[in-house]
Amino acid sequence: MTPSDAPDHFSRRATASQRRRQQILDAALECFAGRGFAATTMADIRKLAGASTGSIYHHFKSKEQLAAQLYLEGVRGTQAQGLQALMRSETTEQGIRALVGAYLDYVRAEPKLSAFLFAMRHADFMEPVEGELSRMNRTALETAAEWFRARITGGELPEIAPDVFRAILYGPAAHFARRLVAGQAETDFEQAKRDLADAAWYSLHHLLERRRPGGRLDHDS
Amino acid sequence: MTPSDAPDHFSRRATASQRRRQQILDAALECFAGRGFAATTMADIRKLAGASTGSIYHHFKSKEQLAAQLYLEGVRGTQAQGLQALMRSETTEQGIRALVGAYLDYVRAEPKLSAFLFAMRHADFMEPVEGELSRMNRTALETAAEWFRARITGGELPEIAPDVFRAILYGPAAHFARRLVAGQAETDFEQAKRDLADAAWYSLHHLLERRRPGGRLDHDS
Amino acid sequence: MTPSDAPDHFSRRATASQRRRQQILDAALECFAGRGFAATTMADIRKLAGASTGSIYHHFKSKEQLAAQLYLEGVRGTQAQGLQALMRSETTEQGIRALVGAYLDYVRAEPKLSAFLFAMRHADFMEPVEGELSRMNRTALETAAEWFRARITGGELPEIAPDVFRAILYGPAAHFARRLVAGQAETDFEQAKRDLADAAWYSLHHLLERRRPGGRLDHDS
Amino acid sequence: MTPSDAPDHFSRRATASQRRRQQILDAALECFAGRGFAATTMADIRKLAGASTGSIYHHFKSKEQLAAQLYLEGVRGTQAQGLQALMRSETTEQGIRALVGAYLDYVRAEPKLSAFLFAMRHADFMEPVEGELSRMNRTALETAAEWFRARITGGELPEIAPDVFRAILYGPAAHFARRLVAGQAETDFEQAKRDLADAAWYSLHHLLERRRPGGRLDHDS
DNA sequence: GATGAATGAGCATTCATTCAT
DNA sequence: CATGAATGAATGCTCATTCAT
Repeated sequence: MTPSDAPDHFSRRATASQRRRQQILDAALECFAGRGFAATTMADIRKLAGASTGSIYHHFKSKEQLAAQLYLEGVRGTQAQGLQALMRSETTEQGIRALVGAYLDYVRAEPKLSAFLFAMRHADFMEPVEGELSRMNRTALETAAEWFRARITGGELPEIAPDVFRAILYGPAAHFARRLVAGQAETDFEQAKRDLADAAWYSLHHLLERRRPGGRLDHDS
Repeated sequence: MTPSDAPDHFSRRATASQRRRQQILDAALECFAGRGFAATTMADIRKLAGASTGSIYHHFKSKEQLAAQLYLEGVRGTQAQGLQALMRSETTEQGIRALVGAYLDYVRAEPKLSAFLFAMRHADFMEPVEGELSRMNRTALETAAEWFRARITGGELPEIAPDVFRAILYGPAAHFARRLVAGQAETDFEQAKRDLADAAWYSLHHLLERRRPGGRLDHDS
Repeated sequence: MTPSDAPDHFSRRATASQRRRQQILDAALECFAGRGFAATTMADIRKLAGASTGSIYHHFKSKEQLAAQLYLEGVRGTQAQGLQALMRSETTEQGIRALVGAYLDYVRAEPKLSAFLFAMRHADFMEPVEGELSRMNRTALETAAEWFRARITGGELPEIAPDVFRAILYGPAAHFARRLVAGQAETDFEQAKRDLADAAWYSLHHLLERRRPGGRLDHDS
Repeated sequence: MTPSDAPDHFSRRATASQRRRQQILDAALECFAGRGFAATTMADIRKLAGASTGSIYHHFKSKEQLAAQLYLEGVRGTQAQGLQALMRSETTEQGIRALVGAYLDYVRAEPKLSAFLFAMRHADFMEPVEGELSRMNRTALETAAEWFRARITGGELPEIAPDVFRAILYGPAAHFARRLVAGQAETDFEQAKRDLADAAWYSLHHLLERRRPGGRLDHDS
């Protein structure tokens, strides 16, 4: 990402300082996504950002904080995409499909950030920002949980263990997304998105039927 | 690793040297699974194994080779479990379900090795054993690919892009497995296994119907 | 530092710039006295003074020069106090007692500056101002040396090696002063001053007697 | 100090490892005494010791611990010398003189260690060994304190504030010792020792007389 | 085979100082 | 004069690896 098209969260005219800060963040993301946190050296980032050692430490307290910053940005992005998708949906099926679609769209739009998130789940460097993270999670997840709870109670989604639910909902898309960010997905993206959304929706739908007393797809145990 | 294929090629009773070697491997796995490859130091392994620096380097050429050793063992195990599951199955549905089940069983039996595999996908340290790895992959995957090809041609499984196919087949189980190895899965394992196998099977089944000309679930929004 | 000799050479009311300069000097002294020269960073001083990096370098050429400035101020103060004390005295005994008293008074009045002087004896950062220092020393010490020489020749003070003489004169007070600036002196200050002046005077007096041919306290073990 | 005459606390034949350790300690002392703790770099020590970075860190946890080690050694030495001197003395006067003499002898025998102790009083790097230090102090100082208490109660030494007492006892010798370790003492050592011991003894003696009701030296105040 | 001392390249970080605004 | 971003040499320390015993 070059400075000119860097996401400018501040104003149309970013100050030189803010531009520098963004250059460093971009360089760090590039390195972390490619080599991982531990294998990336500050020298790597310094060279790629075209900044001096001191400049990096002027803007960020440490390598850890730099990574945490990116991590938070990624989590914020994923959550925002997901919530918006949910809010825009009218039916349950639309909601499920939109969720999967938004997730894949985000991964495609921010492949490096996504790759970083994949690799760094539950990393040590998050500890200092654990507080902020859980605050974000609480706000976002409660809204989403509310949406799901209502539809489960309403009989539109199966009442299964949350972690299994999430695995079925996100698992296929996440599996594909990992290939995507590694540059190893050969398939047409829109077609994959439809198929993976199908998979999530039909799986949940089937489990609903199976669990329903007298459901026609009741499965021999 | 089952007792029968433990690296004791000589006798029922491992020699002291072989026991030491295994202690080092165990310690390394514990460390790699918990902290990752880069964040693990040889000193960590040394302490946990109760071995001296020299002893480790007597048994293993380098940190990379130690990790590669474990990686190969994990890949071998996963593939073996999968292939056996496939071979034991008579119907296509049984095959799909067995594959998902075998995968989850393996992860449950070898959580640390699995955690290591999750974290270390496509890591640098594999380069020196790339040859052996691709030989393993060729043998195992060809057999599996054959199984799938036959059933796709036979109209029992949908003809979709391989990476999407794999995402639908393994995605839910893999998503759940990641939670499992992190010790964050609260659900009853057998129940989860059934639900996740259901998800894989019904998803593939549905895509088959949708793609089949005149299929009752033909989908376009 | 008393108000009258504060570095305001221009007017009763210091300009904003002079006030800033003094804030920086105060902050630097606080830091140097507490942590020592090497362990103090310009950032420490900057924060404590509430000034910017650039502002500090506008007023002082370097960290060394800042320290040297303070050092000179301290030396000047100690010498001035000592000389005044000497000048005010009529008898030899009064002079000795006044010298010790003035020294302790100064340390008590300027504990931080004194702590700094204690810790920084013969430090590297003095080189650039070595010239000014030796000029100060020459003027002040010559006057004092004259005072002592006259009384030694006159048989009122013992003719012993100068460094031993100084050790006996200042040693007790200096030892106590080190505790004082560290905040570790529990004793009543005025009482301590009397006792330490006594020690200096009686020690010198005794040595005089012992050295005097036929002195009643002639000592050999 | 060359390896051959290094103090060997272990056995006549030191192992290579112990010799290396001592080389590092010697080099560190040389540097710390000359430049101070903060201004000394590990590279300085490394070069002077002829050891590699890793070797130093193999023997010592950190620069702090290295300094603390030396500090403890110095404190131990000073205390041991002082206690022995006290124990060997029969009269009170002998005790006081022996204490001053032993102090100066130690400083002369270990000028670098003494210079280090002078400069590093109450340094930060001591915190980790604060426990051991206070244990040493307790054992040694209690024995000494006992000696003094008995003689104060017995009317042989003045009952004055402990810190003033110590200042009078050690002050002159300490003042001289500082010059000594800086290589700035021009006086004959044995003569200085006698004079400084005189100073301590006569000062204390005089204070005793002055305080004694009806003492002939009672001081007008 | 085992031990642990030795090696030295490499790393994250600090910090005095400079300089554009 | 003030500000604070930028600079980069220097520092303490880590860690994989080697090697003598």
